[in-house]
Amino acid sequence: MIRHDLTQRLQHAIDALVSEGRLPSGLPRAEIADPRDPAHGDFATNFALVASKPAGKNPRELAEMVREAVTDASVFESIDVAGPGFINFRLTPGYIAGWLTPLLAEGEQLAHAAGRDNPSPKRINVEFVSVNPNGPITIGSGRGAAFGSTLCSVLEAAGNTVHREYYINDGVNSEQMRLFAESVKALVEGRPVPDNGYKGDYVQEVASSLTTAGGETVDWFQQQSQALMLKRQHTDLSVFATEFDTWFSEQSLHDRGIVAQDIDELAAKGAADTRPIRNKLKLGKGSVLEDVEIETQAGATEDDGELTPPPSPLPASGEGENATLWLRSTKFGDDQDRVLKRQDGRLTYIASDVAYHKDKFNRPADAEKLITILGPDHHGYIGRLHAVVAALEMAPSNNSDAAPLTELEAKLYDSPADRDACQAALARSKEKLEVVIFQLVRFMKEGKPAPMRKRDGNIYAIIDLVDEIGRTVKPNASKAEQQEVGKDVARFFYLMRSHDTTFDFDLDLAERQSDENPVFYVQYAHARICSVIAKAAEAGLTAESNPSLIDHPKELALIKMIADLPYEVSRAAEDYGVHRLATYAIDLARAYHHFYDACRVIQPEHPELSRARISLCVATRNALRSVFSLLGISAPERMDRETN
RNA sequence: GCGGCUGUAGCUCAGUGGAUAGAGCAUCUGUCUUCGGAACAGAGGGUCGGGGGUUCGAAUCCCUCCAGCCGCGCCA
Repeated sequence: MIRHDLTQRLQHAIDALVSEGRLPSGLPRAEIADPRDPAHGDFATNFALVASKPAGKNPRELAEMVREAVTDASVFESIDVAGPGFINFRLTPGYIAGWLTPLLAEGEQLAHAAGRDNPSPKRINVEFVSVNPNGPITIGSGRGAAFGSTLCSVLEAAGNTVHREYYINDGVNSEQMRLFAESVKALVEGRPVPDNGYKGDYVQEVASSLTTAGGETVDWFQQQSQALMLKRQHTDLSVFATEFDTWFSEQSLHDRGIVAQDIDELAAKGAADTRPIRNKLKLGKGSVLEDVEIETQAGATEDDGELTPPPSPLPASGEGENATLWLRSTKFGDDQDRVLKRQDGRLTYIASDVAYHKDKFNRPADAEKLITILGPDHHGYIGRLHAVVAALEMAPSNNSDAAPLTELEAKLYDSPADRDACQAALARSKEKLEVVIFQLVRFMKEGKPAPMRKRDGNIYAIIDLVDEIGRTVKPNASKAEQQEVGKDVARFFYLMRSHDTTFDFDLDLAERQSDENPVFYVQYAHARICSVIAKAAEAGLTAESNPSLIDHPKELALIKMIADLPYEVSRAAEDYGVHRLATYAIDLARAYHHFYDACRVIQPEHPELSRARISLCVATRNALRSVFSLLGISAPERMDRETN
C-alpha cells in the first residue's frame, strides 16, 4: 500500500516533467525498491539509472531533476541522490504512522487488498493433487496439496475467481486401478495378491471393510474399493486444510459417451488418425527440431521397404475397427505421437484428457485460464497436455498465402495451411493452459531417505505425518488438536521452500525438535499479541488509532511491514512463489518482537499512548491472521508448552 | 541423447539486474526483579560450483564446463 502510493507519487512527478517537455516520453515505468542498506533510507528507486539512456541525460543529473519534482515535505523527510544515481527516500514518521488507520480498516482481510490493484482479474480453474484412488494421499502429494491450496488462496486474494478441482483417475480402462481391484479381490478371497500388485496395509483395510457374498467381479471390487479410497483421500485432505469445489470423475466422461465422440472429432479435424505409424521428433539443443523419425507399427503394410499408410482418417467400423488411433501430438510440439485408442480397442488415459479439457472449457462458468499442478514425475506430460488442448483449439484453415513447407515440416504437416493452423492452436493452448510442476521432496528419516513408493507396502501417508507431528508436539491433547498442530507444522514446512526447487523434508526435525520450527515462532507472535490485548483490556485499555503518537523506529518499521502484505500477495500471484508468504510471516513476526522489545504497550500512566500501541498490536494480529489464512495454518490465541 | 531442478556460511535455505550477499539452526558472549524468554541484543563464520560473455552494474540474464537429483510406456 505504501509502495503503491510512493510509486504513484514518483510516476506523477515524472509524468509532469514529461508534459512540461523537460523529459522525453516513452521512458520506462518507475519502480520502488528496498535500499540495500536501511541507513540509505526507507525506499529507493533506480529510475534514473534505467531511464538515463532514453532520457539522454546522465543518471545523476536525471536523479536530481526527479528529486526536485517529487519533493513533498509532508511525505519525505529527505530525498538523496546517491552512488551512480540511486534516489533514496526517507519518509516522515507522520506519513508512515498515517497508514495505521487504513490498515486497521482492512481487518483480517488485509491480504485481499491486493485484489484492488489487479488490473485484469480472471476466472481460473486450478487442478491439483489428482491422484489415483488406489491409496491414501502420500507425503509426496502433500507438497502438491499444500502448494495448490495456498496458490488458490493467493490467486483469490489477488482478485481472481478461483475454482479448485480434483480429477479422479477412476477410469475402468485404467490398468493401475484394475490391478488395485485385483489385489483387493485376492485378499478378500484369501489368495496371494498378484505379482506387482498392491500390498500396503491400507489394501488390507479396504478388503476388510468390504462385505462380500462371494463371486463378485473385478469390476465390482474396483468400484467398491476406489469409492472407499476416495472417501479416505477426501477426509485426509480436509484435515490437511485442502478443499475442492469439484471432484471430477474420469469415468463419468466415459459414462456420458463423450470420450469416443470427442476423439472422433479430433480425427475429423486431422489432429488424429489411424495410420499405423508414429512420428517421433529428434530434438537438439534447446529442443530445436532436427529430424522426424517414423516408427512403423506392427501390422503396417510395407511394399519393397516403402511404407504406404492406408488413408483412413476415421476409425471406420468393420475391418480395422481396432486399429490404433493416434493423437498427432507432434504437430503440436510434443516429442512423439500419442495413443488415444489401443490396438485392443480400449481408450487410453490421454483420450480421457481430451474430453476432460474440452469439458473444463465449456462449462457454464467457463474458465478463462486453466492451471494444472503436477508432481515432478509428470514433467514429461506438459507437452502432451498442451498438444491435447491445441488439438481441441485447432480450426482447419484454408489460408493459401502460407509459406511453403520446409522439407522437415513436410514430414509432419499435410499442407502449409495445416501447419499454420496447428501452430496457432498451440500458441492459444499455451495461453489458456499453464502446467506448473512442483519439484521433488525427499523425506529424510533417521538420516536416510524414507520409503514412500506406492506399492512397496510401506506408504507414508500425509495423514501419518500430520498425526505423528501432532502426537509429539501435544502428547496430551485431543486427536483433533494434535491433527491441527501437525497440519500447521507440515504445511509450513512444505510452504517455506519454493515449489520449484528440490528439498529435503527432515521428518525427525518436524517430529522431535518442533520447538525449532519457525511455524511456532510466527504463531507465538500471534499468541503474544492476543495476550497483550487481553491484558490491556483488563486494565481498561482498548485500541484507538492515534498516528500522532506513533513515531518510534520499531513502530514505523512494523507498520511498513504490515503494509507490505498486499504487495507480497500480488507478487506471489504473479509468479506463484507462495513460499515468500511464509518468509513474510516470519519477517512480520520478527518485526513485532522487535517492537515489543523496544516499546512497552501497556502503560496505565500513559493511556493514550497505550491505546495507540494497542491499535498497532491489533493491526499486526490482523495481518498475521490474514497471512495464516492464506497458508492454511491456525492462529492460536495461546500456546502452552507441553512436556512428555 | 533430450528435458526439468539443484550447487550461496558448519547444516537447512532466502535473495525483484543495483549499493558492503542475508535469515534460521548450530557455536560463543550478553539482556531480563518480564505487557508471554517459543523473546531480544551482539560476535565469529562466504573464491555465491569453475570459466567466459552481455551491462554503467550479475548470485540473478546468455554460453560453456564440472557435480548431483529426477523424468522421458499402447502406465497414470
